[in-house]
Amino acid sequence: MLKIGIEQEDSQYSLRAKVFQQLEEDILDGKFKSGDSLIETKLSQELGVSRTPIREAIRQLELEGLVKIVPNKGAVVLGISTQDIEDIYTIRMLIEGLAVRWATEKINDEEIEKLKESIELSEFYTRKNNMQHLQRFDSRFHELIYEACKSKPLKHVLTTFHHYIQKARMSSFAAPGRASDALKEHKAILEAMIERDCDRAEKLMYEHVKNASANLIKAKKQNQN
Amino acid sequence: MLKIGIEQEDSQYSLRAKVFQQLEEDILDGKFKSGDSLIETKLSQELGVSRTPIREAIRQLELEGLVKIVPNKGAVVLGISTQDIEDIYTIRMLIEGLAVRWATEKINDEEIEKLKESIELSEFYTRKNNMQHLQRFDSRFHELIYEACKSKPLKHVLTTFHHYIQKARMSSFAAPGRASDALKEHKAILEAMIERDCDRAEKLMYEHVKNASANLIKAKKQNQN
DNA sequence: AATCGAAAAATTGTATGAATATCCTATCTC
DNA sequence: GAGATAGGATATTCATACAATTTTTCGATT
Repeated sequence: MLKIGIEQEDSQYSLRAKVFQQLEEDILDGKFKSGDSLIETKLSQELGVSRTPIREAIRQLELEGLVKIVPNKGAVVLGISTQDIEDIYTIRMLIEGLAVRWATEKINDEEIEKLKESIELSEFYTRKNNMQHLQRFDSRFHELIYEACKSKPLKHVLTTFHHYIQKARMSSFAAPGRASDALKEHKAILEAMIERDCDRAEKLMYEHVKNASANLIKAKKQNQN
Repeated sequence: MLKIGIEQEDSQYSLRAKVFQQLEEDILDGKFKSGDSLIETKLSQELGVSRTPIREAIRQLELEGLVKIVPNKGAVVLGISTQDIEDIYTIRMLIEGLAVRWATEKINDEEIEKLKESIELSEFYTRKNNMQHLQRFDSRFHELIYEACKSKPLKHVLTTFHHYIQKARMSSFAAPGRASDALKEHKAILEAMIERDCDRAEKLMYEHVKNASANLIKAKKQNQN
């Protein structure tokens, strides 16, 4: 098994983190719909833990904007609408280019190696047509750049957004040819980064997000028909 | 007393919210420095509440990126550096224009009235030279626009950032002439919005944030000398 | 004197109990 | 019959108790 430096999920350490992940996934996947209310006792029975970790996880979801807490009444799911996802792509078009620009200015050899590795693995799984793993390393490419840009606020916002749109990305990859196009775009971006060409890297990333967004909207229209 | 529609702080309702606000403020104000560890029992004694609300607040701070939680070990303060604040201004230059563009497209009469009101109050306190209240309504102008852009993700990120840089803004206003310049810029932005001139509003907001950023950096340099 | 290790202290993680607020419903009044 | 109201049920909030883990202390051994 290839050893890669994907950051460990802290879910193995605390119930709270597990519950948080579970609830977040359930909301993003639509198992909890907007307007559903999260009852502590019910959840604690379903998940087999006490109310304490449940409460802490719900409080975190509130700060993520995924639920709304009304004092003394409880938490209702807000979820993410397709409009939210479109907005996120629009925002990413504006700032993900900045991230790759800063990353290009500040990246070190080790980080470049990791980027290369993520692209190699993406190629591997593209050929294998394994969408699950493909998305994983496609995601990793972006998150490595967020890390490499060395800006806490920029990394924070992009990571959060990236997390939100995971589900949308999945269906986006299903479009024929999109996966290999995205891979080509990633390669071009990395090439520009290695040549320390900030302008080109920024422009390429802008185009990449724009293409992904266009692809997503196209896929959405097709689903409606 | 003039009745204005500032959203209520929910701190009056729950201990957790109070603790969260307190800790957040202490971190942003620098009372807790980066690297400090937050001990639950110590905080619970100092604030006179049990550990439960403390824990919940700390978990929220983690999601805001203000503290880092190491499982079974505790929470350490991360805080906000001056570099973080500069980065936030750079990001805002890119996306706050988008917010005002969307707001211009979607704003209704009631929201325009609120913007007018916030500007009138800013004028009042500018003449009075009351910086505390001035900042309050300057902030309100921006937050009304975040609300009016009707995009949950955009509002979320800008509100968070705005919150982070409160302290920096305060010192920025102290620069002679900056407060009245900012007010003029706000007026121009609102005018463009009322005329439904998206392009102009967007450009003016970009310039506004750019000016604020430049002013901040200038003030920072002066403080160093 | 330095190091290792075990016991003790400190701290976090989880569960549960007590108090309070809200909601629902049945009953009463007009 | 419609609306108000009281009371029980339900859920949240906060506190506390207990468990698990980490850190510190301190003494024994090399």
